[in-house]
Amino acid sequence: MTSEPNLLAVIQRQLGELNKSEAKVANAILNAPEDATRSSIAALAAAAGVSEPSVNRFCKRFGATGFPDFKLQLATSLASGVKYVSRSVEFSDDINTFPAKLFDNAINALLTAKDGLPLKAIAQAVDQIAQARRVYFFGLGTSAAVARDAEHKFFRFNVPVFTHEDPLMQRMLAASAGVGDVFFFISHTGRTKVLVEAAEIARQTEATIVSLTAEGSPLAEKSHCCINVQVEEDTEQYLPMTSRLVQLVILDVLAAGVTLRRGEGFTPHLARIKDSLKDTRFPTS
Amino acid sequence: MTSEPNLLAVIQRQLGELNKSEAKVANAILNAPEDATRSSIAALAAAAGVSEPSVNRFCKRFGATGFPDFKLQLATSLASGVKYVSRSVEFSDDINTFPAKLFDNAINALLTAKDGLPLKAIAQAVDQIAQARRVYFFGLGTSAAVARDAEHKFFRFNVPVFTHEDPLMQRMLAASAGVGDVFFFISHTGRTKVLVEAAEIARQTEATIVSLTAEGSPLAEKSHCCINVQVEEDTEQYLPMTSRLVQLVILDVLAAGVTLRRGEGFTPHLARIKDSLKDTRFPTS
DNA sequence: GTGCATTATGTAGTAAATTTACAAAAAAAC
DNA sequence: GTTTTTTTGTAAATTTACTACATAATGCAC
Repeated sequence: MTSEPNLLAVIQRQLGELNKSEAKVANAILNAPEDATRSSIAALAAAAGVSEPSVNRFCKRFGATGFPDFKLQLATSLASGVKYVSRSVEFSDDINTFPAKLFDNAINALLTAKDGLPLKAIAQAVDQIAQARRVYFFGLGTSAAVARDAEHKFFRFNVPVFTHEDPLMQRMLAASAGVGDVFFFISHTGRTKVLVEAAEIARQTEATIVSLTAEGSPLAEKSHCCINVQVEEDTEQYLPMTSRLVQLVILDVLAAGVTLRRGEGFTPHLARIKDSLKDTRFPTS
Repeated sequence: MTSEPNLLAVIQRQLGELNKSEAKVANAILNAPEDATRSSIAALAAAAGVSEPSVNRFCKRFGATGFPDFKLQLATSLASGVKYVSRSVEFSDDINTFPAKLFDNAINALLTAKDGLPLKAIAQAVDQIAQARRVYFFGLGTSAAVARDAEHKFFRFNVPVFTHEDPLMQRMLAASAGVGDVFFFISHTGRTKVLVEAAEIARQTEATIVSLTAEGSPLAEKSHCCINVQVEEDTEQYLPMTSRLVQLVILDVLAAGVTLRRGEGFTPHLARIKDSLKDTRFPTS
């Protein structure tokens, strides 16, 4: 019983794969979702211009047991307050609107990414990292911060992790790579020249190239394993926001994957790392 | 259409003023509110040990037009309140389950945070940053990566931004602060000694202390303006994940706030920064 | 306490809504 | 152009919710 947090987004996304009358129902619901939660099946069927059983079939297609159950899920989804279209911030926005918009966008990006997770690539990447002799996380700009975050996460697994923001260091380290080394490149566009060049250099060694980037990009093509993320970044926004969040969560996923790989016996090790911080904090009152 | 934010609380409150069978219905609903939203009127009547019209009268008493409408309101109320339970990763999880769990947790954290956004503090922080002569972002551990990310965001506003991960640098910079300097401290716990000490030092100057941390923590107490985030981090997880995401989105919110402050005339400046990266990328095919 | 009035609750019937089974129509494949 | 498959609608069956009314319970006066 996975109650979808954003049913409208799911409907929107599947719109293309629906047949004619189901699409009519979908549009009727997307146009007036609030109304749909209060309508009877007859009313909705009339609004969509289809028969009642068509509406019923539509509901079942989206995982509901029937029309009432669907209405319930829809109402729940609407109540959670996430709007399904990404909402750009306008200059007319004030403190009451724009923070919520940004949160909605972030939530939406995660929802979308969750639906299209490249599980195979993720499993591969976990394998590579778990066995690696050394792992280098390379990114530039915003992705450098993501790489830094990855370092903070992965050192916990006794894997020697390295991060460098300097492209020259990245090149040199790539050139000196060998078997067992994993180069993990992070880039939203996958087109940053110096990063792609570093990947190219690393590729000529025995090292493994893993990348977290856009599908079909130059960087993806240089990689043995590419975790491609689908996020349509609002390019008008000037600040990349959502892609970075998705990248971070995917790195969390990879870290969790490695933990699971290490097995239950590994938890004391993680606990010891955590405990090491105890004396750096003021005790909780 | 006053959709009560917390219908269950209203029912609870009026429990004393209800007559016998209505009270039975109330208890049945309070005991299993989720079930109630999925039950038919007959099922709920049976569960409460009363007749169907009693349930119907109960619904009308609480402002609904009938049973279906009541169920809708209840579902809405439940959805906006408790949200979803966070799901911890187990060692028995495989690639098909744990990535989705982590995404769900992340989404949840953002949903929860969105509901409890401290808008006043955010507005204050935007004011401070927008007018600042210099802004220092200080964090340690995972929060250092967040601070680094903040630097990448805020330099775009012509505000001199600085980040330092070295606690000694943080202390010294704090000591040398003056009017117009903003110290922005990032810490999930708000109890990291060296960071709190740096805040204390900065507090003795004319600088403004802003913090993104837990309410009531030692760090929060040293701050002129504290943006407190409510995230219950799964402490068994050993890796802090969700709090960091929320911090990042809040920094996005602050950045957006500063952009809005700068006004429409500022967009060319942002566009110029973006364009400066054009030649570093391979063109889109 | 008894009878009357008022309120509370349940019964039964009715209307409405939803679902199922099946048939007609449309689309796709051969 | 026919057959097969898929899609859609019709009509009947079933479930669900509501209304009107009857009965039971409660409160109050005497």
